[in-house]
Amino acid sequence: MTIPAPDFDLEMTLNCGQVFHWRKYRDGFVGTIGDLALYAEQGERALKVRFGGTPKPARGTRALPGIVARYFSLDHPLKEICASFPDDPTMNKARDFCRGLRIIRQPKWECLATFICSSMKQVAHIRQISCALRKRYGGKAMICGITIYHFPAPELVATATENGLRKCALGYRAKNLLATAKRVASGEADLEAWSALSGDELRARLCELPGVGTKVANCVMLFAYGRITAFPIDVWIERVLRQTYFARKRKVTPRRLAEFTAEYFGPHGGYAQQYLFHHARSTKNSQRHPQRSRRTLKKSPER
DNA sequence: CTCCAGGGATGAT
DNA sequence: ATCATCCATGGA
Repeated sequence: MTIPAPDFDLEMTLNCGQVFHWRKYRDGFVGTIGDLALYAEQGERALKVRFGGTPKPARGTRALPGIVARYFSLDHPLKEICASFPDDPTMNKARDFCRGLRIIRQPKWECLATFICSSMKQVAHIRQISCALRKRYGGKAMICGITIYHFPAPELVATATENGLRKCALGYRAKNLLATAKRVASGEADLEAWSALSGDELRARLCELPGVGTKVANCVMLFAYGRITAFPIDVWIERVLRQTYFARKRKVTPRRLAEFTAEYFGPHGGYAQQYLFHHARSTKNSQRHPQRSRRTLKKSPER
């Protein structure tokens, strides 16, 4: 099946650090969208997809393109969004580099759980945790003859033990994930109903969950609730912001950074953030690392 | 405000 | 083969 997808780069979108379970396969990727299993491949201004799953998708084949288009946010006016970014050298480089990158709409629980696991972890490690959770607790599906796993529902994770979760390399995050799963499974935390909340209220609700602070809450708002104004500040973004917009200013508090980003990057700040993030990470080896020790710096070859 | 647990991958030596 | 570095939350 072919789905029209102008201004879309599948590889960029899946590898920019917003989602962690897609696996390279042949000329495309295999993964899940909720309870759908699929293969997706970049085409000319289009997405070529193949659906799998056991049993066959229950809903009509007619509904499937819409589900894929919604997941990849093909409805976002990407040209307008990019045009709204501030015009400065750093932002312009990131915008050119990340052409076709879209902020996707992930299932809320899956996104929340994954980002609770992401704390103090690097992207490569988050991938492993996400896949281990799926393999141990999630349901199986087949696509293109290979086995993949769905993300386990909150009810399933809630019945796990902390030790079982620790076997998925969660470390101290196991306790937080378990506690949050119980709140979501019991209905005490109603992730779907929270869609109706304002940004500030939604962030406050999310931050009440164990293992969720401002950064994780903003990631969930951006990647699952479609709040494209949300601006998660991790170490990468903080580095970019400080170097680019606060050069040789001391004492820039997190509060100050948050106020600046909301004002400077505007209503599509989340997009700007992801572009800056992905560009900084992708070019890390061609830049001098600012926090390398003096000893390392002296010995390393000039480049 | 500061300090620090936590743990596995990743990269340098 | 060792050693340093990366990372967010939450509690002291």
